[in-house]
Amino acid sequence: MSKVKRKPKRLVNKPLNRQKLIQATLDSIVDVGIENTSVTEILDKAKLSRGMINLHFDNKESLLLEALKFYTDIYNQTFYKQLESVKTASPAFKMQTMVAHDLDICVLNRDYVVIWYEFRGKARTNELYRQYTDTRYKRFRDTYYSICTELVKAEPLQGVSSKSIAHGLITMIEGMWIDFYLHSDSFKRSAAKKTFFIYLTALFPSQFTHKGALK
Amino acid sequence: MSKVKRKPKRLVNKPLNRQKLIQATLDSIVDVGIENTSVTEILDKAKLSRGMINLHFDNKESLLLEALKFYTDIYNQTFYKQLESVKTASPAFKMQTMVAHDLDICVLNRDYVVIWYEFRGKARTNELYRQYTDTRYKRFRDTYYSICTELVKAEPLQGVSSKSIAHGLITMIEGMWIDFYLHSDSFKRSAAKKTFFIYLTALFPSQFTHKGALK
Amino acid sequence: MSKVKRKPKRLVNKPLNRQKLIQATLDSIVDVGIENTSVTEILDKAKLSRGMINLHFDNKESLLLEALKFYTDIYNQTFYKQLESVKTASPAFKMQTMVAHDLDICVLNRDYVVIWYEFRGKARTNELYRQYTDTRYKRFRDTYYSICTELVKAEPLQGVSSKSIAHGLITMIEGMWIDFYLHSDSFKRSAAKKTFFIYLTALFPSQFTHKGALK
Amino acid sequence: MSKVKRKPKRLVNKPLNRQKLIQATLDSIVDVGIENTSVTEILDKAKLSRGMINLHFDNKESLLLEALKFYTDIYNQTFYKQLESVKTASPAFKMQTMVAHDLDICVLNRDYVVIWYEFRGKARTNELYRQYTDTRYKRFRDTYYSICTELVKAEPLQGVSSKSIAHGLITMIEGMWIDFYLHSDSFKRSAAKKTFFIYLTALFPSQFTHKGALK
DNA sequence: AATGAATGAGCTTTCATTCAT
DNA sequence: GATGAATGAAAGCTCATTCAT
Repeated sequence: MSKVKRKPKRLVNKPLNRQKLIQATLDSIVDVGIENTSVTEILDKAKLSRGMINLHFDNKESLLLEALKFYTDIYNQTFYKQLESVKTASPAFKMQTMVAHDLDICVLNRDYVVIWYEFRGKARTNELYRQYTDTRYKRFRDTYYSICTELVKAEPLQGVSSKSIAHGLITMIEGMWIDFYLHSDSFKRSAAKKTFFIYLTALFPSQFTHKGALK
Repeated sequence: MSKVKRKPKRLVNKPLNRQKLIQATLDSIVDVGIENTSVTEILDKAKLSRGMINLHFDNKESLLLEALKFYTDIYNQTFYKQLESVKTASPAFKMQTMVAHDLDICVLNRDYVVIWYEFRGKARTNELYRQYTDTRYKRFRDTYYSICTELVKAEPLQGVSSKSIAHGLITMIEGMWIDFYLHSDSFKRSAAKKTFFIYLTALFPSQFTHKGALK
Repeated sequence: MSKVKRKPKRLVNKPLNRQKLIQATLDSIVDVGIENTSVTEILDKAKLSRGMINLHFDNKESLLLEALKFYTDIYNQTFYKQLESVKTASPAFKMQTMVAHDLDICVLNRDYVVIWYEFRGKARTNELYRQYTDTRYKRFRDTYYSICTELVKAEPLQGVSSKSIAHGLITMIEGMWIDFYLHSDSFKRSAAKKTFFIYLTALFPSQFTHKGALK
Repeated sequence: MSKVKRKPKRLVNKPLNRQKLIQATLDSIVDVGIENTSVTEILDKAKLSRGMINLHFDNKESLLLEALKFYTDIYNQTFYKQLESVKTASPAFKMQTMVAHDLDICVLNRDYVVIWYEFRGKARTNELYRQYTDTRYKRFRDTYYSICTELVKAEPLQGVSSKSIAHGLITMIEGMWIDFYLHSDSFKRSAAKKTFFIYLTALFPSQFTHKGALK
């Protein structure tokens, strides 16, 4: 018996296939949810062979973690880039910039939000995932807290702590994300921004208008 | 072919065991997440035998749906009871009552919130579940919209629609829930209430104080 | 808590329920095949409660055997009644009578044939069932052998044993049954009879015509 | 979670294992009947692991259908090969050849016949199976009808249609098969052939003898 | 005698992982 | 490095049987 089959050409491209798997994983989470994201689903999407996940990531769990890591890195990078760019600006402008970022299509789009909450769900019962989600959350929260402290310093409010103000704003942003996650059909990014500035204006009338930062 | 062990005890109480299964399902969702809520897990928790789920609910999916139904019924009942009790009260008192309900330990406790968001996660990719979650959400949202309309009528705001106000409040409550879901360790119910009334007071100074409704 | 339910009236009618179960079993075999004849299926058809089969027959297997026994008894009874009635008649008339019986609607009807072959299938791998099916087969075969011996005595055929003749006829009847079992839609009882007498006439021209026995 | 045992041997030969599964299925049908042919039974016989059936055939039902297809293909192939080989021969010789085929050990052996009737039993209540069994039956019947038409043309019979003749012969072959299925212990292939030619000779004395075709 | 809730062995199927090629 | 056939634990489900009532 003579061998008929030929070895298929081989692309020695380890990092490319690694990235393909991460991307396919994120796509699958969006399409079918993290619960239904099976090895088969990922591999079909990545158009790679069965053993690839275990070859590149040892097991499925590691791939999911790497996908989460990749995902949070994107957020962190744009978030800090924006934060850096307004380092010396007024607190109101800082706030405007960060809110613009967090309600921007880059962050507040269907895929992005879905991935975030699917991972957060898993993180609840899994220490390893929580590491990444908590880190991102902490940075996000600390930033808003710090900006709120500056805003309150500029325009003190009778009997109100900057902590409470920050808490409300953070909660509202989180609420808008979850709203998009659960009702992406009816969600309007512009309405979310508008609502946000109405509340900021009510609290800090000398620093904001309904359109954004005063100065 | 041969029988080895046999439990002697037997409870002839169909509705009781049905309820046990629903409760065990909700417990399992809290403990290990909806993803890991297997038939075995539920049955171990309920201390019932393998065939019970199929006997009482035909299949696991039906049990999950019944558990969701049971869960949303609890919320709806207390929610409407509260709403009914303030029918003729001032809009500010209505708001205070509903917020008190939605941030109360009965609704905003670890188990309750976890179950809610675990089901919401599943609802995203499953029509059947969405039916129940959407119904609850709609009632919740409509109620707050209607109260906000009354509040704005009593104290009009320059260039701000009652819709935007309601949107912000709903979003904030949702945000507080998700905050509890994801950070139940650090979450403080009293802080949530306080924050909420700071925002309400900022918007409607003649109807609210930082402690609640003025009258 | 007071008991609400009342005990349902009880019909003390053991033999009736026994017979109901046997009949429901045979009905089920016809409707869904012996393979799909589950305890539930039988009990639904009999409109009796879950425990009835085990109460009256110990287990499902015993009920099936009793149903087979009941079934073969019917055949045997009509078969021997017919045989008895032509004890002193000519062999040709005996043959005509027995063939008429075996191709009659009482025996060669959809239900009857289906039940027969469904049980025969099971009998192949189950000694207990084979007992009953073999007994019926033996009687059937012996009778035809004996009639053929008489026919050949009355009209000897050159170089042909009565055994071979009988073998062919028995085989043909069996073939007609199986034909009905597998193609009951297109099967015609009259065509079967006609075909049968063509072959008998070809073999014994002085004792048969295409319509039946000569005398 | 932890792996305990692991077979070291592994055959990388997909089509071979596919065929093994088909063969094991047919073996199981012969040994324990189609009713008791479980996935475990098949896999034990094939000495393959649990997941193999679903890997090669998606599910058990597909494997059974493929086994039936494989089985009918064998019959069709030899049947048509024989038919082709006597295309230009006399109708009597054609008949002799086809009967020889259908009563030959290749077709009329215990395994073969058992498989056939087990599948036919299932086909009664299952459309998918009936497709295959009916196709084979139709070809078989049509061929005998056509040969009988030729035989009658060569030697007309008073008041007898070729249809009735064919009906009798087909019925007799079917009867011989079922006889073998149900009584393989006592069945004699030579006796079956002998009987068959006795009947053919009685009908067409100028074309057959008790040994076969005259010319 | 009769009921039907309860049991659990055994069924088919899914799927992350392994490993010879 | 890449492939995909193979593995087997664990999943959900079916169903004959049991037994307190």
